[in-house]
Amino acid sequence: MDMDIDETAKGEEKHGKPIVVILMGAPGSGKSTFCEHVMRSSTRPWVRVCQDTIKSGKAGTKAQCIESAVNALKDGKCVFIDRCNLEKEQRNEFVKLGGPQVDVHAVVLDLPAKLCISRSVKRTGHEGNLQGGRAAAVVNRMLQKKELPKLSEGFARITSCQNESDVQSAIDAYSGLGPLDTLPNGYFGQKNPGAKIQLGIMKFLKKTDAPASSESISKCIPDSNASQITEEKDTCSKGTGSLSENAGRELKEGEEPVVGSAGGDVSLKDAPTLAFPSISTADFQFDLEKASDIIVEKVAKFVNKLGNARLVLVDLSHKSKILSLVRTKASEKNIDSNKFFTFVGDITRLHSERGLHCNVIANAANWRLKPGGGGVNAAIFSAGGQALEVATKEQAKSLLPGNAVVVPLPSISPLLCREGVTHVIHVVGPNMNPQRPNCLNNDYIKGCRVLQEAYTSLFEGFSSIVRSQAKLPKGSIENLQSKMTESQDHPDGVPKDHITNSDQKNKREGLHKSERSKRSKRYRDETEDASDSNAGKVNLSNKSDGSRTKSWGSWAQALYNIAMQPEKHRDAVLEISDDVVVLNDLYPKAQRHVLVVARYEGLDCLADVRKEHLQLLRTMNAVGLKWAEKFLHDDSSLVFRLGYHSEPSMRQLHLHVISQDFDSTHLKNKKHWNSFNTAFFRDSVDVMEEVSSDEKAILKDEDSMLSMELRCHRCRSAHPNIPRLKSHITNCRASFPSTLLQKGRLVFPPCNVSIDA
DNA sequence: GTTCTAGAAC
DNA sequence: GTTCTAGAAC
Repeated sequence: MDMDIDETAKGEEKHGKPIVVILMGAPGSGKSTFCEHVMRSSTRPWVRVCQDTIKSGKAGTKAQCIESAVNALKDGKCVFIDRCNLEKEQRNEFVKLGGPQVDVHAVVLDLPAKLCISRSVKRTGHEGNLQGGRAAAVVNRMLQKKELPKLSEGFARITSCQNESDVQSAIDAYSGLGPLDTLPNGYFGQKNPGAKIQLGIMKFLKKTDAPASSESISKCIPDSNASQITEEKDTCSKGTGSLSENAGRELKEGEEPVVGSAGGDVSLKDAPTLAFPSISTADFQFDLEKASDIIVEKVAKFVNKLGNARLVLVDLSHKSKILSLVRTKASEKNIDSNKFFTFVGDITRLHSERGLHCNVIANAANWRLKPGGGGVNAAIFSAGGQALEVATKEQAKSLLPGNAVVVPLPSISPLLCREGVTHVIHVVGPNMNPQRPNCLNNDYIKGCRVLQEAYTSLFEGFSSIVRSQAKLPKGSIENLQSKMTESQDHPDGVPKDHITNSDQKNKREGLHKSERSKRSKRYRDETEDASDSNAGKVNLSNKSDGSRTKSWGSWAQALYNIAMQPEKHRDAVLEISDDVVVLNDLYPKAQRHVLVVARYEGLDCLADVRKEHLQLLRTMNAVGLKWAEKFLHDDSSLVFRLGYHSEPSMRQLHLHVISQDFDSTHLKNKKHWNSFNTAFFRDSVDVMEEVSSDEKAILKDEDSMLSMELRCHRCRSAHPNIPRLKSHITNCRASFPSTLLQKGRLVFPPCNVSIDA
């Protein structure tokens, strides 16, 4: 929405249906901040009714709040009810404000208790005068009584927020509400956060999706019993400073500390998150319009390649021009606000002060990679301590504009122990400030190119961290695993976003330095560049064999998405278990063609498979066989083969179970045929044997496969083109080659085995 | 992975 | 003129 319509909207008498938004949340959950954010950018007139200040700045009564709300509604204004409202009884009179002309919404700020307490404890000059240590006990007591709202109480819409990203989405939703717009009714967000969700599945789900956000509009969760509402959850990471300890001490004896139960559930831990400042727009005086275009363009390009990871543009001030420009452009481009959002705060204290956990932060560095200059660079070097300077020097001594370098933080760095930041990525952007080195003298053609390169380098660096960390828990690096078991934070080996760095890992992981500026005239496609520049560098940190890390286009994510959230794709899925999902191939290349997809995060393809996946391979094979047998039972003329593509086009390890008739209109070209009928197709039985004895599977590359002639899979006769081949195979009844008849590579119907073989 | 299409092959 | 492939775009 343009800001320009602000005045007209306010001046107009005609409005859509007014709404009353009842905020719910403990002190420190951010209710007032929520209102401020919305009221600042909304094109609707809002009134905030706050019981703490309603009596000319002092606390008033509930009746005064009601009266004030009624008056505002009469004026056609929308109303925020800004009080805790945690119990049903406390809010029911406000719900009654609703009617045919007025909708009542609930926004639940159900943030970690620990976070609310730490904010309340620190707060000075809070309107309700709830500050200092007393806050901890109050918050705890309140949270124990909380009753999450239900639609049946009379709410037209409920938005439940479990983390900062949910909150930001809700702010965006209400801010973007034009005078005549309405938000869809229903329950949005997670109903029973932290409740007993099947952990076996949850730990492999995309973590950002665990607490459903306002984006999942179709998901209207019905009311459920209230017995679970006192179950506490905490998405905060453990051991993050002394505030929670202080809070704990405030509790009276015998009082159950709510926060005490927290921390066990790592499945809801924050997704990998990169916080980055706007590059070059501060001291380097780069044009804000152009910079915001580039940020949004690059974010759009990368955000979907990063799995569940998030990108967050951070600035110190609410008034930041660059944040509002980027916000507007990002929403125009429909960028998923769960994966990318803007955030106001000190980038060096996002976790401790704002409750946003970012495992990676970017620094708008200078070419010397040294502290100084003021701004973000000075702040980050100062917060990172001597350790950051030393670690930086180890990775690079200087950096040209357009480049980035990943620096793993030693565990002694305050940024790691206090904020949970595992890596700093230094980025050098183009400079338009004549007072600084390498000034481009307003050459924005070059400037824009360099800034694009800078963001590409930054996001590639982050992406490499995400990839290497995603693979760690299931990964094969024994010395890392032993390091990890020392870390009491992570007893179960579930994917985490901050892992205690071992020095060894630091060295392997640290090098991500895009050298694009040396060779680029016009920058090439980032995906290619990513794999090129990473080969032999970061991505190999987990791969002893030096294999390249593949990058996946957006169209290649479908299987991954289904594997991670099969319940969202019910119609596509034939079977779901903790380990695999079975589905029909969308474009079957034979009469029967199903895929058995692994549900392990970070297991993209056969190249990622190691010995520790052997059990999974066996499970996949067994499930595949089961389906083949089922199909054979229905049609005994079929023969099946089970195997993997050496270099699949679709991300997420999947086993093809395919009947050998290849009778399908979807089989159209050489690649289709050869991918199932050359050594490129790796039989499941062989893969299991290779992984068991040689640690990994043998792979054949795609290029050599494509150039191969077209041969019948039965009689091995060659054919000039696909149509001719297809007409041949419909009639060929020759016996299969002997290699395929061995070791159970082909699966025949039980009674026919002796005849065909 | 598919779709689209220019132009090569027939 | 039609069939088919292969590369680009998605």
